[in-house]
Amino acid sequence: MDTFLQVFKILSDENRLRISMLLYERPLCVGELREILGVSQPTVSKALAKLKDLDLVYSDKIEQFNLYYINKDKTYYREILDRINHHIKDHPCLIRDRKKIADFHDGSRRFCCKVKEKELS
Amino acid sequence: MDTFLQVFKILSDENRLRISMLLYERPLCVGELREILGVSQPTVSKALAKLKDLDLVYSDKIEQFNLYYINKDKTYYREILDRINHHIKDHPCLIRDRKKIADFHDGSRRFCCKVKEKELS
DNA sequence: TACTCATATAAGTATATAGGTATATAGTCT
DNA sequence: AGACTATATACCTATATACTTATATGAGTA
Repeated sequence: MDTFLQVFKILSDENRLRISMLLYERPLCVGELREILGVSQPTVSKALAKLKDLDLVYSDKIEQFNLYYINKDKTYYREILDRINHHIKDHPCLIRDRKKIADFHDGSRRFCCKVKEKELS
Repeated sequence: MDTFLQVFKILSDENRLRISMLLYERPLCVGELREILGVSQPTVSKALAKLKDLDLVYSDKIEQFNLYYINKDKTYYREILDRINHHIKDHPCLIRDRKKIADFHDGSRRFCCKVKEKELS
């Protein structure tokens, strides 16, 4: 039962839920998540660390970036994200987050963190 | 999005998750839930109060008992409980809880709280 | 070597939450 | 009225959690 409890606890935090749904769409690096969520970098890192602790996401260093991926093998987690995705239209905030991904990604360069610390007020 | 966050927060507590799954099976009163979960009466009452606050359950006074029911109209909640139910075999604790319902219910008397405070150590 | 970037982590603080004990309420029975 | 039952709630305490700021790490670069 702990499995469910842990997944629910993870997803009961707004940042972790939004990150989960973003990674459900595609892999992203810390800086991109920070920009999309509009929160501090440590907040993103800690959210990711908790997700990683439970093995719900994994990361891979690409160039200078830590790219994070959803672990699709985690059945309960994936099923719940599927459910949310199914209702995504009811949740404008999640839709907006997804739209922001496009600001970072174009066809040629699939991932990269273009946002410098100073450019964020 | 708050909808999901609230449901996840509710379900990230063991007592509330077990209560949810028990009520998913059938209506139960506070004393029965207390006996099945093996926790104090205020703990059950408070868990139920939170579920009720979010309108995930409702209650009805039958004789001297407050019988609690799942609110099946709450789509997200019900869908998630459906998912858990689908995986119930992986969660012996929830199976055990369900078995205990039988100790309280027989064909003739569908609900009643037979457990007195003193009979619990 | 010094600097910058991307990220992680530590320390401190403030808030949220859960559980316990005691009490309140409301109904029933004697 | 007094006692008992079922349940709710208030209050207290301990623990968990999140956020902020500061610092650490590690890779790449001037």
